[in-house]
Amino acid sequence: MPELPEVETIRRQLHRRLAGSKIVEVKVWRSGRETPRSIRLSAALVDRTIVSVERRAKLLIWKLDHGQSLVAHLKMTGRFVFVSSSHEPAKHDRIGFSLRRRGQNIRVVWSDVRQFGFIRLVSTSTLKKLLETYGPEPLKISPEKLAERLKSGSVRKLKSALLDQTVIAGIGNIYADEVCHRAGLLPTRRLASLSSRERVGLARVIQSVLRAAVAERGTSADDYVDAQGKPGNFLKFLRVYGRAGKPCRSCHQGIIKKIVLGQRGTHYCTRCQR
DNA sequence: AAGAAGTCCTGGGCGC
DNA sequence: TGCGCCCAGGACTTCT
Repeated sequence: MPELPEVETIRRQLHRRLAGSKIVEVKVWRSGRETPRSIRLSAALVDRTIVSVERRAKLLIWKLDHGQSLVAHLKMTGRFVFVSSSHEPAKHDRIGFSLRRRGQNIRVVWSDVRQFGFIRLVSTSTLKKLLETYGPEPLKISPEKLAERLKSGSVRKLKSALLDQTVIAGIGNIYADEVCHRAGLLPTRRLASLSSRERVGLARVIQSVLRAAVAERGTSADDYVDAQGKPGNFLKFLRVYGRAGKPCRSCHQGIIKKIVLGQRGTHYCTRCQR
């Protein structure tokens, strides 16, 4: 499932090829509950130039030259993939973008199997409001500031706080489990029970895990692929997620346990997480 | 007011 | 081979 590292990977690939390109044609093959209709989208996008492709939290933002932006959330199965000019829409392909830059034709397809994702056109002010609802970018603040975000006198569970996008933006189910494991903390720990030392350690782990995952172009645990259609390499570095019943990769003695926490599959080592 | 549970959706894996 | 069932989950909404 695309989280910060996966979305950042796609952002880089999209930005590299799309910045400065002009939208030539937009075809909506399949509209849906979260996919805009053809007419409105074409009218707003054709002949516009993409200034940049940015990321905030798990959102991808195509900044356009007239001030509007195309904002997409991949949720579970959303994808932006580069395709050849002869590409025929597959079953779950929803929108095809044809662009042109320096005499070259570029085609990008938006597809989404489970239709949880969304893609919408927003004004500058709407975008600003939307982005204000998110907590800070974990890789853009100091570990100390990050640790402060996890300071709370509440009985809230650690994993629930990590998944809360208003606390910290960009962490999803996989990295929440991986972070807890590397920090040696049980996902069920109450925030109030964390010492300041544990919080700073946790903040450093959040940053190192996310940085390492970005460097490996994300994790393909389910069906994530980047904009080149390639899986991410971080799967082989996972220590707990999807490893229920297997031995812990850190202590080699504990067995990874899976529980449900906040309706999410949650994995941890009973031996090295406390 | 926090936290639990329901909601959207489809493909894949399972048992029979 | 195929049917029915259950599971995966981001984030919003609704209930307790």
